[in-house]
Amino acid sequence: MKKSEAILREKRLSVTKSRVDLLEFFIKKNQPLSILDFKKTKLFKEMNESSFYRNVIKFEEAGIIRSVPTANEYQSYELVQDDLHHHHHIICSACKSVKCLTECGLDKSFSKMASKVGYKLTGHSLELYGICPDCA
Amino acid sequence: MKKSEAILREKRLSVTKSRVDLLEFFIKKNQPLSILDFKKTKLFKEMNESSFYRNVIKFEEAGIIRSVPTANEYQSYELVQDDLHHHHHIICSACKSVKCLTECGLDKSFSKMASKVGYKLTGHSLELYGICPDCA
DNA sequence: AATTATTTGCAACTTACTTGCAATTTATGA
DNA sequence: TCATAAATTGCAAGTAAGTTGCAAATAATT
Repeated sequence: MKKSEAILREKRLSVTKSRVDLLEFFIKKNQPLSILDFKKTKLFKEMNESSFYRNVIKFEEAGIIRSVPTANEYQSYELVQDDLHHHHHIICSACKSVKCLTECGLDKSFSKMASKVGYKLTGHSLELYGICPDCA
Repeated sequence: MKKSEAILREKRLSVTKSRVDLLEFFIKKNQPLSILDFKKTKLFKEMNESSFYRNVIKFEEAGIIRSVPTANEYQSYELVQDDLHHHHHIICSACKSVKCLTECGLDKSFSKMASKVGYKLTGHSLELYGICPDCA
């Protein structure tokens, strides 16, 4: 059984070709992806655009993927991996490619920053921007 | 002379009612704002929506405002204040209101994180999420 | 295998934002 | 200060990412 199929079953989602293809794509790439990235694949030829969007919503609701901020107008998503800690991304200022950074240990200091203005911290989002090796 | 008018002249932008109204609104509020916020004001009644968008672009190009990430589908902008250092925002998870946090001293550790994956840091974006005093 | 529940493809729709153009307003400079 | 040039505005129509209704197809359940 494919890994994607196991995940779908575990999350009680019907196993369809569209979903398997889409989820395998996320698993294979293992980085934030938007519909733009998926449109480039041959898999997309066999899948309706609305199915893509509907399945992305289902995956997000099921906690399989999460949305991440982007440098363009297309929403990006990445796999939620339980064995991976909360982490951040670095986006190339030149080519806009996105890479995952290793674990983040910043919540403690952020809690302090939040409480200074009377907020109770529930989470944070951090994106670094830089020039990637290929563009340097 | 209004403060907004002085800014517009300094940036060599024509001084029009729309621009003065819009910029005064940013100055008065002094927090990230989207077209949603502006639509709530009576000023908006006298101003075309396309003027709002066009002037926001002009202001951004002139470095008067900058765009900030949002929790909804409307783009938000905030005043660029030279006397204010690079800083971040905290967004209420309940009411989605946005507040500015004080100065950020994180670039040094971020540079290290970036160089670990071979990137040269050019900037970063950080949003905290929490529950604001009003919603608590 | 038959029934029920879910998903898919398609086309039409929604909506934040953009754009072309003619009319109006603002800046320029004699 | 007034005529001219340049920029901005209002309006209506257009874009494009994402959504939705519905009937047909596929998957889950018994």
